[in-house]
Amino acid sequence: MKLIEKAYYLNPDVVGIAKSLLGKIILSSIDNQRTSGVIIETEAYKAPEDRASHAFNNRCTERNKTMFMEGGHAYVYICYGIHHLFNVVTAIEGIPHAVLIRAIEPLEGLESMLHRRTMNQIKNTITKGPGSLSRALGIRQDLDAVKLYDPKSPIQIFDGGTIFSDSQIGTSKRIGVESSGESAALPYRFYVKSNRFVSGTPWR
DNA sequence: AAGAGGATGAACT
DNA sequence: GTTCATCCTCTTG
Repeated sequence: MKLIEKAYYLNPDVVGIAKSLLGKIILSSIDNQRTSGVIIETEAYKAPEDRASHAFNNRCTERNKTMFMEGGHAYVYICYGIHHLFNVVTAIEGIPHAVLIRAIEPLEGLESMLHRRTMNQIKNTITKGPGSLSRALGIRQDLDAVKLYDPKSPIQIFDGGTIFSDSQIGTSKRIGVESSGESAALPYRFYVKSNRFVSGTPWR
């Protein structure tokens, strides 16, 4: 299990990174609780040309300025006033690429996750969906812009050696971006087939 | 200054 | 399948 270094995140191919993040491990050390899980669903957001991205057309605001930072930072924002969505910023500074983490399979810290989710037993909904996994891991919007490759960070991503073959990986259009014109159909969502923590409805 | 709406999830019918 | 909680950000006047 090896902490992923900064260079990994600087790759200009954000769609490739989204796919290669499947099988990697997110570790959070927040509020003195250690929780982790295997990434099993992601989506790429490739601004400036991607209408579904907050940074479409290079729009840079107070909320999304983290997307323009160098790859390897976390972009966390609040959606629908309730959910904290966790993204991995990629590419060099100035290129607003990001990967939304949509689901993980729980690994460590099950008790902490249950408590944060106010659940008393593990169900597949505990880390299914971007809002749910962030809640289970304790990721909040105040952790926006933390580095993911720094050993001292509250959120880190590791390579645990898991490799999924193409036949184990599903691809589809992204979820919840129907109003994004021609970008809505882009095959930028990747998930591990027949994993019970995968969210949403697959395409076709 | 005000209003619309969102990369969702949970609880319904 | 439908409804709604909940609030911040961005757009418009």
